[in-house]
Amino acid sequence: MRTYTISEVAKIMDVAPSTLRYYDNEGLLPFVDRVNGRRVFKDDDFKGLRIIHCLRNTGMPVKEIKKYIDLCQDGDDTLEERLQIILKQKESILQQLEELQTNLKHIEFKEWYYRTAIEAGTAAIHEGRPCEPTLEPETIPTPGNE
Amino acid sequence: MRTYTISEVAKIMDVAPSTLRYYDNEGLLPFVDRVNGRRVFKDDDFKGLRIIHCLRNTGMPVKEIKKYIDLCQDGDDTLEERLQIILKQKESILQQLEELQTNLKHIEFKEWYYRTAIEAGTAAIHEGRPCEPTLEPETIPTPGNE
DNA sequence: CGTTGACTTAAAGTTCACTTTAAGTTCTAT
DNA sequence: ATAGAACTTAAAGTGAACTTTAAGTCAACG
Repeated sequence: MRTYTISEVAKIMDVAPSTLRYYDNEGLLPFVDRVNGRRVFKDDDFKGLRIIHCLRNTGMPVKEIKKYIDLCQDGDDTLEERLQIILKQKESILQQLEELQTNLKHIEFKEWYYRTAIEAGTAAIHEGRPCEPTLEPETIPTPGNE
Repeated sequence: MRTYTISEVAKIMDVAPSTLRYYDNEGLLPFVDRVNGRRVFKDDDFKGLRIIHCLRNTGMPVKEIKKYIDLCQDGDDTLEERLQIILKQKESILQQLEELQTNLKHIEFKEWYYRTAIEAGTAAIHEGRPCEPTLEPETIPTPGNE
């Protein structure tokens, strides 16, 4: 079974080697072997690296990822607890998706706003609203009707 | 036309008053009036506040938002440039959505992984892959076939 | 066998986006 | 008129996630 140096792993995962060392310092990589002090990564380690990458990408703080990794090291007794963490993160991702969609709508409104303004030669055509095709999205409550 | 104090605006926008002062310091709120040194927000200002909120939520750094706001202050000559910024941000959001979907897939795989492991009483049933229902997602290139 | 490049650590430095503090001013209510 | 709440600024502080630095160790090549 082949092995990988830290810089090979860094290239494959598209992160800096210093990031991997930082993660290791923070206890995220307890599964990585050492030979003469050097980190030696094996194929199987990429499973851990990929879930770490996924959790970070979706906003989980390094310290919470550490808790999850610690549980992974503790064997079958922690399966339920690990599932709960995964389910919580899934909910977080679903909410992030919803918020992103809302913000996308707002940006698409702005796209329409500028396209029509450019066509008209002035943004003044948008004075005295409401106007087409959708009203300015309310990402956040509009004032005036508390 | 009614007006709002900084803390009223903060409550409506669900941010800290200090955040609004910080944004103002960074030049994001040139449209906000002052009376005796106090910031006085008007209904119209919420348009700006909402787009700032939207751009921040979707990852645009404060300094880039400032550039956009500056352009907004410069009138119709900058409509095209503002459209380009909006289009770039739209692309960024679409990419974020794609990445989130990929990560959601990975998390859902883990959910399945833990549910089946819990049912079996051990994660050992997942040794010697590949296995159902989907393989471990490749958020990032898998090693071994460079 | 020595030089070169890649690795190691611990500690300090950086960046970003706020938040807090301290000292002072103004508005609101009694 | 005065107390207290809410505002003001400039500057310092915070926390997260890295990144850089400095000093040193190890391994592969000619």
